[in-house]
Amino acid sequence: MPELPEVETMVRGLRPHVVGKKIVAVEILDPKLQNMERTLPLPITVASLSRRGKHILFDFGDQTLVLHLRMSGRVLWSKRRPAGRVRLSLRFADGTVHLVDPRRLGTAEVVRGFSDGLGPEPVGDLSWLPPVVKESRMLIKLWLMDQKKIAGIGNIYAAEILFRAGIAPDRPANSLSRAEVGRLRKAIPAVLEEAIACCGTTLEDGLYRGPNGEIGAFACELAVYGRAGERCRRCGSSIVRTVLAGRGTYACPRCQR
DNA sequence: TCATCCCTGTGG
DNA sequence: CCACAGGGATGA
Repeated sequence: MPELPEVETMVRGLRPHVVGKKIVAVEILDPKLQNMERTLPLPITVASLSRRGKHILFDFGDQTLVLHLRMSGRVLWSKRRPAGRVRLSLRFADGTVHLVDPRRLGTAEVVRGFSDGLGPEPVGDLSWLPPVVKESRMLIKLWLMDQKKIAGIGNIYAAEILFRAGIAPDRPANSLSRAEVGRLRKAIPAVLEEAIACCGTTLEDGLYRGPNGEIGAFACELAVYGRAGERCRRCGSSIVRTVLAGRGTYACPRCQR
């Protein structure tokens, strides 16, 4: 579920509660997570909390707790155990971080040194992007969602970025013109930064919330995602849903070529 | 580059 | 009942 803006929202919301604070107890409530190989020596102080792609990193200095929320996970801060399927709890003196994950696809592991195969972050300077995109024969939407190419973009934001750039999702990456790659390069950080400013996207199911219960207001800004059959806000055409690599794919057939 | 699987929940 | 869901590893 959560993509970069949602994970970023969770990390920002959690930071003041956990950085410099001690975890006094860890509770693993889902046997699937027993492969949190190493056990943390408790109590242990959180040196910093950060995001890399869609991963959440609790840094303890020599060890790192890495969470990945996959489709349905979220983290929240509360004094008491929340409703829903809690899989992991990190208890601090004045509250607890809960990993809630109804589909149980999320992962948690303790590692020494987080070495990932992730591509660069999709914010900031993207001058590296045009040459790399022009080299790939992947469909552009799948390229955007490939974490090894660029880290943090998922199904919602791939659709929104491509709408913003005016590019059809099923175009091979190496078929994009110079101008199109230029628009893509600008659209990626623009869409993600707007979404972060909105605290992400809470869909109608309400599954995603920020760690303190915030609603992700970017749902109101979605131009194409989840809008099959509705009017394009720019040209009035009907938004079309297709399937690419098994994922629902939304686009305006007129604005995106 | 794909289908499939991992899981569970929801909605048609 | 079946289709589908903010992700990603795997194997053909």
